[in-house]
Amino acid sequence: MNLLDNLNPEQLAAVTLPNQSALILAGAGSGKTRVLTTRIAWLLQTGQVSPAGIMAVTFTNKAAKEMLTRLSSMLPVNTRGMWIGTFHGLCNRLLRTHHRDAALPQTFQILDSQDQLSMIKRMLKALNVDDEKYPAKDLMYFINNAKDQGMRASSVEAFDQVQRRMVELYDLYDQQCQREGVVDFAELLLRSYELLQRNHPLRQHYQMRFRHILVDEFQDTNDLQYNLLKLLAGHGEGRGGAMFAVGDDDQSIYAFRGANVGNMQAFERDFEVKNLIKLEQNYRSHGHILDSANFLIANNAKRLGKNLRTDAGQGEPVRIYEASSDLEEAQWIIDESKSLMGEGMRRSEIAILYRSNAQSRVIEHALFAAGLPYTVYGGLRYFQRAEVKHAIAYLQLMDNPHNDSAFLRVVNFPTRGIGARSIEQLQMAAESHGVSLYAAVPHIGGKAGGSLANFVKLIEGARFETQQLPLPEMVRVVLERSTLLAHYEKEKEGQERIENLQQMVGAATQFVQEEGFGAHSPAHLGPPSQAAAGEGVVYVDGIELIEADAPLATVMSPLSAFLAHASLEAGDAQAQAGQDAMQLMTVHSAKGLEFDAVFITGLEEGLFPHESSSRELDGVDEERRLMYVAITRARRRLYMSFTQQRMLHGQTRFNVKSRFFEELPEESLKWLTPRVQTKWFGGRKSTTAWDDADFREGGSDNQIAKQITQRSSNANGTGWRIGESVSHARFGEGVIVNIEGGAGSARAQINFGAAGMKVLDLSIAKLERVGT
DNA sequence: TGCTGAGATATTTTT
DNA sequence: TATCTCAGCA
Repeated sequence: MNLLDNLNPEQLAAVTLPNQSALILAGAGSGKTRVLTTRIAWLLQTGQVSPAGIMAVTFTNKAAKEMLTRLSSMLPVNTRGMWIGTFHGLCNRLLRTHHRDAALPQTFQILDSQDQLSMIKRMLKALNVDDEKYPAKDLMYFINNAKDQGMRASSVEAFDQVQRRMVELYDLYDQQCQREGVVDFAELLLRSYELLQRNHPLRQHYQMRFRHILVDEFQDTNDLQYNLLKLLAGHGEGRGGAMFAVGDDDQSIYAFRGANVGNMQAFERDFEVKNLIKLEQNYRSHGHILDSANFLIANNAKRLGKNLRTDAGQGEPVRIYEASSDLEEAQWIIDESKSLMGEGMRRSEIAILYRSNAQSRVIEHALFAAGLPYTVYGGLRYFQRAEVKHAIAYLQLMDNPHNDSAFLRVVNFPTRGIGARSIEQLQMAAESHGVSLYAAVPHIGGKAGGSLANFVKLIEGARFETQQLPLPEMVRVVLERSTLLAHYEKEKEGQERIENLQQMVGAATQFVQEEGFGAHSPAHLGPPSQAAAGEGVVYVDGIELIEADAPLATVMSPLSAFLAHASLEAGDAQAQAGQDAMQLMTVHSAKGLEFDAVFITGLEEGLFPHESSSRELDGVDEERRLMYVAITRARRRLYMSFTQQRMLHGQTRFNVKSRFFEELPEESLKWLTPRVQTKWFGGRKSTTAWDDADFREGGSDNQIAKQITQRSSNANGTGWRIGESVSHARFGEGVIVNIEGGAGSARAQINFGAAGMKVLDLSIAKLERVGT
């Protein structure tokens, strides 16, 4: 079958573009990944480029893997020669290859965010920095932010005393990392950028090599990433390959971590992009769902402009439900889901989305009580589990003993009588000799020195013993010799931890196979000396280069590679053993996924859009894009819900419904609860769906009803009720949050959403009940 | 050395 | 409300 079969005209145009830079605006569900991979396959198949001339960058390992899988199903091609991976993965590879030029040890290790934070804490403590004034988290944010913008401490401008100090600390942090031979995530990119910028022949080499650079999710790139791409694409130097950027400005939801949508426009401008192709044909959702998405996102001002269309027909309308409380919202979700399942929908095809993780609890409780299996996305990943990190730390020390973070993590774990005082002594010795903790051990005498020396012996011994062993065997030995296994066997809750530790042997086996290391090659063995390797080595202007289609084994030992893998790919969160379960997740983590039915919950002012978004410039626009992402996850059924009251952080909050409802096309919506409703007040009357349920005696809803009653009935003789929707001539629609004072002189606190929170005198203010 | 209780603190997240 | 972190204690 031909590669180009079944592509629509726009997709076809994108796939077969000439060798020039191009921007592909790919809407949700428009076949973005397909275009990207088919483009690569087409370039290869038509002989326009060899595998080594391809570089494809993604943000997540999952996306990279997906690309590789699809590609190898299209073409019988050796994917090893291509550079396909995440920004961080590819930079790791670059830095290993050129570690000398990058001034790094070949066995440099990668700090994940946890490691980075603890390293900063340690440094602040050692320097006696006031942690009230300079919280470790703030400093970490400051450092990462600077790095993401390509700035070293020396080029950061400081405008006050605090910032000046932060800059100093940034510099000290970098020095410490250098001493230990570790790099953080942002450093991987910054180092690579600086290396290429500084080293002309090297840069030229890669510019000539990568004829085609393809970038996925371009709207999520930060400034440093964009500059790195510019460098590789030879922008402004008259050479280099073509950049093929795929992105969707409407799905830019990561500004908070430095992503800059502006890079899309910048790319158009900088590269004088003549090929802008919009993929607007959606293959995922029914019409009413797409109409809702299009209507909503049209409220954003700064857009490149795009409108999704579908051939699938209008389908079902979007169903909207107003619940009386978060508890009742959860109950409604369960009822609806059950009826969907009754129609034959699989549980795993139903997703429940929320803006923030805190919202999942109530839903989980209800699902659990109803006996419905569910999976919550985003928990602790495999390589982030404490016991696994401990084992990794032992391996790290064997590969690079100067990694102080690893040293401190396990020097006394499992306990071996090395207390805080010994560590303090050691830290002082290390400081005064300007060496790592490991190297400072011989300077410590006495009993403390003895235990420390024993620890060093343990590491050295393990290294010696495993010298000739392949990686999985080495892991096995380390688990034993570190006494980690023995330690957890003694613990009562240790069984799961032991299983996780033992899984590491399997993880190592799999890794060695997948990365093409010889199954029996010793884990410690560094890359063959480059001259001896012969094959794969090229010289450019007298500089020795390893051709990057040489296997990974040429640039790092199995052990170093495995450790990098553990930091760069945290591993999946524990998967629910293949069970067909409903999917719970934040809207952010739903990006890139799709489901037959989607519930978007908690659509209330303050929650979604989130209250903190109004403080940021264009914050609400980003929330709207988030909503856009949420809507476009649904194939056939879309539900939205909001509640009158919700328990959050131990407090009951009364919220107005989200402004986003006003931005949806009325004809695509179906209000399950009356749009304009008469509400219960004063003790009796009720016409809405929920209060019938609330005050029903007995029945399965009784417990919930009771709680609702406790929370919402607030007889106070004013004729008004907390939680009631009202309307005011000037402030618009609002919800009563609180009522103070008696019948004659009562004042009500009312949340008018966008118009803010007001306190109004009930005898003066002209309030109208929303509805009749 | 590990436990306990006070206190803070609570968008979103991948690498 | 629930979870995490840190200081102080047996």
